[in-house]
Amino acid sequence: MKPSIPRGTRDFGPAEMQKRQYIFNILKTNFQLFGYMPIETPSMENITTLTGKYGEEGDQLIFKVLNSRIHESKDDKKELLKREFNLSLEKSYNSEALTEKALRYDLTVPFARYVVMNHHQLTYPFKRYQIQPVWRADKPQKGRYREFYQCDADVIGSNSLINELELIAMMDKSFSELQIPARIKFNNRKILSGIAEVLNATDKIIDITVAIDKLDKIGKEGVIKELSEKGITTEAIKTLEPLIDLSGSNSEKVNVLKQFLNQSEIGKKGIEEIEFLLNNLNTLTIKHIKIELDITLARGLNYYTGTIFEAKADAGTFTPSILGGGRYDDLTGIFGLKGLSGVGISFGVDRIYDVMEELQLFPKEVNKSSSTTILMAYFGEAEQLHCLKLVSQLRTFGIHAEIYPDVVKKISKQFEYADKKQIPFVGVIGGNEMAKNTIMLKNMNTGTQEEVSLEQLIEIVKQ
RNA sequence: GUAGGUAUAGCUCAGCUGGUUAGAGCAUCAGAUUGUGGUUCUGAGGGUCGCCGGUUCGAAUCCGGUUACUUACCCCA
Repeated sequence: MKPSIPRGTRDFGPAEMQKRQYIFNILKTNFQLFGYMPIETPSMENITTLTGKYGEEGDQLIFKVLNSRIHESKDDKKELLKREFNLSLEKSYNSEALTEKALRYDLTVPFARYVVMNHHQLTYPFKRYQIQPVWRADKPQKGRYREFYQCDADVIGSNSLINELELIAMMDKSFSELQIPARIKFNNRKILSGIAEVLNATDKIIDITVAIDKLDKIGKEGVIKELSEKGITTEAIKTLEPLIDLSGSNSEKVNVLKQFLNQSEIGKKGIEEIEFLLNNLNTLTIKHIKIELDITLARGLNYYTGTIFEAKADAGTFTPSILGGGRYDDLTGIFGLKGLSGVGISFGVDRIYDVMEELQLFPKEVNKSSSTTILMAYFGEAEQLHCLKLVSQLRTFGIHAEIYPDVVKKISKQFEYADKKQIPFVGVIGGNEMAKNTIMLKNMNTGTQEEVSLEQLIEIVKQ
């Protein structure tokens, strides 16, 4: 049988893992620096926890888990299962008889579920970070995986926009340390609601933002064409025109929006929030990222109600979205706990990895093929046990030491191993060394070697 | 869902308008070198040319189908 893994999933070898852990470590360190504490949730959630939170398209992408042991069901239940199965063949249909569990689609919804279940023992505002894989039944493409890691930081139980500012500061610090030139786009769902209100097209808000978002791809005429195809009236399109043309600095955009939304209460609230963020950005000493108001940013997830974020790399040819996030005023409400507003961001590690690979941003230190400093090599069985003793002594000094486990005919095999793993020192033990209680220490980079005592070896190797 | 592309050795790929026994580089193993790796040299092993069918005296090559992978659209991290 030819081995394979499901499409959209990947193995990570030691080379990839070092780079991945480099990213994880930076993010984790910053999360903790900003006061977030870790949690983990199960890979599987009850499917009812997940459905209805991600929009129509998102729900289709949830990985469902078939109920186990359905073949052991009683006969009358089997009849039900057959009916349910037939229904699910005809249309998108969710049957709890067939599948009551699903792999998590993101980390935010499980987090909200966790908060509700642990409400009584949490201290609010509750700040948590979470680094775990999520699954999406998407068609894999470049930068799109079916299993990928998200690194989320959320704070729940606070309405304050200070949280948004702190998140921006954390993005700046994180992307700065990863050396990724990043452009953060932000918007506010209240603005979008306001626009829909002004246009009298509350149900078309997604279509409108999707169309405007394509401006740089299909041009103004294309946008207008798409809008009318989606059933937006000519009059509404005309009203919308200043927004299609919207450009300039963040404050110029705000001025246009103010005019546009002056009849919409929710729109005005959105502007107020955006202005607060823009006016206070300077207190954050943002030094790395670019921040840009983008009213076409919509984001598919249903639960966002306020600020929304998205980040892309601002260099190279491969620039997928590498971070997303926003404020959700009532995600916990669905689970029965009202009045808890939350806001958070999610770093997409796998795409960050791809971007960093393209821009060659990984430092040399994370490209080592081994962390071992010295390999103890030997000629025969007697020397082997002596080496075993030596490596354990070396390790008490914190020296990363390995012993080649198999007695081989030629010692060159052991040198080859050290060479391939880029181990800088090899200590050779033969009859002579055993008798004199010394070690022949070879420096693999220079090719030179000298006979030394254990103490001398430790001195040399520790440098 | 829609539209392209690819499939040949463990890996990356050649293989011309169909013509004997399908090649290269890397990797692997052995030797040159019985106390020494990275360089060099010599040799060896390794393939149902994704699968099924068709055309033909003859198919890795042409045609049809199928599967897998991949890219773009949509949407997303």
